[in-house]
Amino acid sequence: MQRIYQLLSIQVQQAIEVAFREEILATNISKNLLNPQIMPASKPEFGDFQVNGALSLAKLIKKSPRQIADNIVNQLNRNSKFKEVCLPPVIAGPGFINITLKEEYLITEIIHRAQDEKLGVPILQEESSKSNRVIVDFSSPNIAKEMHVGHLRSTIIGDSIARILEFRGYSVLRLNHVGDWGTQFGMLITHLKNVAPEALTTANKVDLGDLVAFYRQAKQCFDIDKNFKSSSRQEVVKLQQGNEKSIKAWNLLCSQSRKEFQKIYDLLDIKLEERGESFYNPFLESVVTDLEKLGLLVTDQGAQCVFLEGITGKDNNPLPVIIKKSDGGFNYSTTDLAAIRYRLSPPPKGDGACRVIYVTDAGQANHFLGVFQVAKRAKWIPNNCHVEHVPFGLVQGEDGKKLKTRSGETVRLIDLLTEAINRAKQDLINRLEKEGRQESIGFVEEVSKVVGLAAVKYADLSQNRITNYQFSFDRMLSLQGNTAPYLLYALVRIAGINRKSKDLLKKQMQVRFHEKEEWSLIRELLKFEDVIIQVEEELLPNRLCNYLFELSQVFNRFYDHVPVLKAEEPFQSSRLILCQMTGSTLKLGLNLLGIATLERM
RNA sequence: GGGGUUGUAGCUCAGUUGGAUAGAGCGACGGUUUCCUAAACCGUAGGUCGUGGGUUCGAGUCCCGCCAACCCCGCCA
Repeated sequence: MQRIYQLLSIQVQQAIEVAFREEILATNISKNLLNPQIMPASKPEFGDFQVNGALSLAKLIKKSPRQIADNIVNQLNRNSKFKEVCLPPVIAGPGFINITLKEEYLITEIIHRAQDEKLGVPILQEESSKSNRVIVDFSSPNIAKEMHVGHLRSTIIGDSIARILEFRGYSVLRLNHVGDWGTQFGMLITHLKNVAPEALTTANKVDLGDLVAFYRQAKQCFDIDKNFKSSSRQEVVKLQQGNEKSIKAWNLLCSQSRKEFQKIYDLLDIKLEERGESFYNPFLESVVTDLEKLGLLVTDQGAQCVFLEGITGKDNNPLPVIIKKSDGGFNYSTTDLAAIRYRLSPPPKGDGACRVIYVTDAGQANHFLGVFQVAKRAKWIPNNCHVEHVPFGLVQGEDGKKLKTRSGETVRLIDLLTEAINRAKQDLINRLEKEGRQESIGFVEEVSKVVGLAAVKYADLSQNRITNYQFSFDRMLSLQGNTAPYLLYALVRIAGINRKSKDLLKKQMQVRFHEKEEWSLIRELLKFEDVIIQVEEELLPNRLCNYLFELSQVFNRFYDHVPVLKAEEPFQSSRLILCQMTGSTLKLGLNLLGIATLERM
């Protein structure tokens, strides 16, 4: 309820200023202390909004909070515009002012909302002065490795953030900063030369599973064998110098991995632009020389570093960010710095972004803190633009430890998703049997895929991303509680009503409500825009999940207590409007989480 | 040793720039189906918000100390 909130804020603020004009002039109180502190009511019985400002004004204006509240309310009661939309305000408790919107106003809003494709969410207008380009950097698997459970959260959370920003009207660039460069390739190429040279010259000779095995072997050789180590380093040098054969081999390895990644992205319905670390290669040297010119670079133990301000390590010495290694190689910090410059530079030499969001695990917080500080000191981040690390916690098993398979290995992402789908399928088959329903194989396949994937995504997103996240198939697929199936079911109920009401919804019908479940649902529906805006600012998709769950609960209460199809006019049409709005809100909300929906399940 | 994050009901978690009697879900217990998919709804029980101070009209929320868990800490990303 953005519009009414802003309107009320202004009106209450004005009421305060008028009511206490003399006191304000006498004591020279600064304006920001007169903030009405209006916010959504903490409980339904308090109405729609509450004004907390009277309490903090008590000290400034030597009066009791209730007296102050009384004066404010008197002013509001004289304001005809205020009276148009609100019932007379009520003073409660130590000095809160409770504001309740008039039913007529709620009806106008809900009708307005029903006609708005964006469901009331304000959409950004193109501003010529400021770039509205945002980069979301997420997923980021490593070439020659399989995507595993560690990539799950970045991929799901990043996608959802990107969707929400896109919806709000930003021009979002979704970047997959894949690990496609560095020592790992030297290792792998050296090893493949020995054991499977054809993989380096011919496409599709080895699949990703083999590559992963080869990579493991290569890593072992690298750690044990000195000769292997040095030839690996040479391979890296060749690669960096652009040696034709090396580049070809590298390309083959990358495309092999890319195919596997794409399968997972297709399954999860995630669109990403691949731009690996190698992309920034041409810009690495200038990062070093420019930092040098700025006088930020210090050579220490053979490595070129920038020492951080205010971040110390052992012995209270400043911690370094290594820009160039003692062997002349570059580091991931160097790549990240080059990436920041490129992303924030105007086209054609850059992306022209103004906000860059990095969705990576919380373990990298220190790294980003360092890199961002260096970028700031080098003045590579323009004013009004910002780079943000959006951290998330570990995926843990039900034992509270890092999620592993029974044999103690990392869980492949594809296995995890397949298992979720299979479990959803089994649940569905059991239920069909129990209810004596007959459904086609296609139906079962489709429903279990949607439910399984929705469950995985929703379980992840519905948790505050900063904390560690306990993964449990049983809980996420559970048919009760704050789960994807619960939300999907609410939508199925609405779809059921829609199927049977095709000709019932009449245009021009008078809209009327008289049940408390109807009003709760209306109020809940009108909160959607507030939630979206909040998520955009805080980048916490769990707030959206929370809202959708509450909306589903409120809807289910409505559904249980208020008949729709059997109601008389004008109530039937009025209720059908609420059903449709709930449906479109749930659908859009789930879509912004990257979750597909169903008509039947 | 330094830094970061976390600590809220038996379990998993919400908790908005500090605001009224701290909320959900699961699990437990008890109810509801002539009616739009009961994968639902209603009710009951369950809390010294890790701990000790401080700031204030008011603290789960802000500040300081302590305890515990996890993560990071120079040439991997």
